[in-house]
Amino acid sequence: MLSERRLQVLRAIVQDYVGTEEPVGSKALTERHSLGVSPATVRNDMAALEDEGYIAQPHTSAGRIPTDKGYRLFVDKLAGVKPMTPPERRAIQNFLDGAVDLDDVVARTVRLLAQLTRQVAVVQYPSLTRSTVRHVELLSLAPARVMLVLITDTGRVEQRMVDCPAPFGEGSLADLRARLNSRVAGRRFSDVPTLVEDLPEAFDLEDRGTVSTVLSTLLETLVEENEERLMIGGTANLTRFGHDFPLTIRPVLEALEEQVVLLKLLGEAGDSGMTVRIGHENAYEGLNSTSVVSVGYGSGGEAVAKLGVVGPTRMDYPGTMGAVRAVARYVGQILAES
Amino acid sequence: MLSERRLQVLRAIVQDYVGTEEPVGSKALTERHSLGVSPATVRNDMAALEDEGYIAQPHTSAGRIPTDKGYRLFVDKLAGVKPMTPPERRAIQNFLDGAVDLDDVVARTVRLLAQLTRQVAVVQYPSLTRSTVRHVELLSLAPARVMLVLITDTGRVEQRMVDCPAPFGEGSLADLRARLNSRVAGRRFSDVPTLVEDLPEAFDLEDRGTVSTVLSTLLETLVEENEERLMIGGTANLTRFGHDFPLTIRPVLEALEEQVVLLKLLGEAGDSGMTVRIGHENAYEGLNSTSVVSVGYGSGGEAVAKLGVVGPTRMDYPGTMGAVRAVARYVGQILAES
DNA sequence: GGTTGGCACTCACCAGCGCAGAGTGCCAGG
DNA sequence: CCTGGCACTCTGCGCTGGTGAGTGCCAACC
Repeated sequence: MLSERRLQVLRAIVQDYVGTEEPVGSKALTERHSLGVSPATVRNDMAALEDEGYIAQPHTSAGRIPTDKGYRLFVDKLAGVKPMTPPERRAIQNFLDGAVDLDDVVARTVRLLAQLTRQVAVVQYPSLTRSTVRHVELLSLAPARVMLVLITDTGRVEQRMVDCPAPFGEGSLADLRARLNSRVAGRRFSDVPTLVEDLPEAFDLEDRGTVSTVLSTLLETLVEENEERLMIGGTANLTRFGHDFPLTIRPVLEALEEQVVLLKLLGEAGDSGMTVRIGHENAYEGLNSTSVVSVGYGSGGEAVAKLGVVGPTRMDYPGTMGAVRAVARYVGQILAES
Repeated sequence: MLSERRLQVLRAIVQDYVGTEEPVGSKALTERHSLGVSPATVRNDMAALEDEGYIAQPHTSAGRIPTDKGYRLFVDKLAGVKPMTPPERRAIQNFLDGAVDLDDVVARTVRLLAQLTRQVAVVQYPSLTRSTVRHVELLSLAPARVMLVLITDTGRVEQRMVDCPAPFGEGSLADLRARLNSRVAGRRFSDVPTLVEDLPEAFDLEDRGTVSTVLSTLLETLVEENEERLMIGGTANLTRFGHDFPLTIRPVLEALEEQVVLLKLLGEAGDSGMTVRIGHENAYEGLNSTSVVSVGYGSGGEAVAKLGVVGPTRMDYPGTMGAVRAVARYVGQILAES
């Protein structure tokens, strides 16, 4: 078990390193923080911290930098979440309030997060399966061609073309629309499959195949893999990564292009509360030198999706966590209002 | 006027520099291209080309590199568009054919372009105003709340919430929907404003305000600024920019984040045919060290939007232009089919 | 006049050197 | 257990000289 002072030393190292981006030595530490002990003592503490794997030195006779394990301890025990200041809160709210539709909400959120944290922001669209149905619309665009439109209570709209095996009989489409909505409106999307299971039976034999086609398209759009969407922004902040960034930035950009990777990343994070993945804790190799701070957001008590930021392991954790949490809270509010 | 051989020398310089990324000297030139003259002669030609501003040397006693003006001449006079090979064409078509909706088409196009050109790809969604109306749908989500859904012949779907001043009267919504569609279906979006101008007059006084509200929201979504969307991809290719890229990459990433800038960029390009903007020809400062190759695409003869790539001025112009043109052609086909 | 080989010149690049400075580990004394 | 002192280890930096690619110019040649 580490003594109180050693923890303080670790905290000081993390703070200084995050600020200066340079390995921090014992002398500089005592000068910038009033630890009440001499550099020599700090050196001993540092040696102990290094033995335990919390810090490391890039080369002999250089200062120390925190390891992933060191950041982990810092985040878990040594630092809290820095709350946003009232002006910041107001700014967030004002900025998000101007959105006209869900795309706009998500786009603004990404921008905001990127700006506040000065890092790369990732925002997932509200998951279909975890939302409730507001309305299902069927539009006949051509005799045997129907457009299916799903509208969630979070304002998300998803549409899909359906090529029917045969034209709909007179009035059947309206009939289907009415029956469908009376069954699923207000229910959760995840319950839709069971709710519509026996729907074709209510129709004449001639329409039954067509109805099934429409329903199976509906179910397809609800499959986890297809329905997830996300938006990223603030990639320009990657240039602040560090001196050696040409090497680091490449895999990160690649990871950001792979929506699958990002979705997995956010998905892995715990469902409630904020999750911080530091360096090698990230399963995806390309993100081994980054940390991911993510949190769920939702209109009610339950999370409908996640958002977060990706930045260098050397990041201001308390500030980033504060920003992420605050933004998630306000986005949730906005969604509840719409 | 430059002699034929000098043009050949310029072409050789561009080709070599694009390949090697290093300033090319007179000796290397004669070795790699059979110009039939000695290095000394080439040196004289180079001096002439430099006087004219087509090439420059980074420092005395280094080889020459093309200037923006040099690339311009190369693109205009010295190189054609390299057509895609049949296998490449098939691959493009196969890849695009799998798309399920417009979002998917655009996403796949971006991926494809980025991969083919190994550069950053930008694809604009089909412009609303330049498409024709397939259908306008009005959904009553709450007594005084209507969702407006616009569907274009290119498959684009845009939705907007409308908060009405008063609830719609019984049947009025259906009435409005019918009247609206009979007027605008099959017409161009740009004509919609005049087509619906006198529509409120057809309604009872009590509904007239509500109808106007809906219509004005409809018109708002058609305002140029709001209706443009685009998708980018292949940003990881920015890392291939060159040795000095930390400096160059930053402003480029920033530009890519600013949709307004990108839209302007694509907008400036000529409406028909391919446009190549080289280095300083780009109005936006951050893109001064990049070239933009863009072209319109559309389902019929007319372009409904543009797509293109952003890369270093030192790029393989013939190949890039070939890929951009081919992709645009196939996207147009896909859109026409849907 | 255009082309060519020769030649002197200019730099960027690289390796080697030495020096200063920051930081460490260790030890003896408080 | 803390502290000051001390020897040691590296990195980073500036300087130096050598090498080589590439140039510009010139006189000769076709």
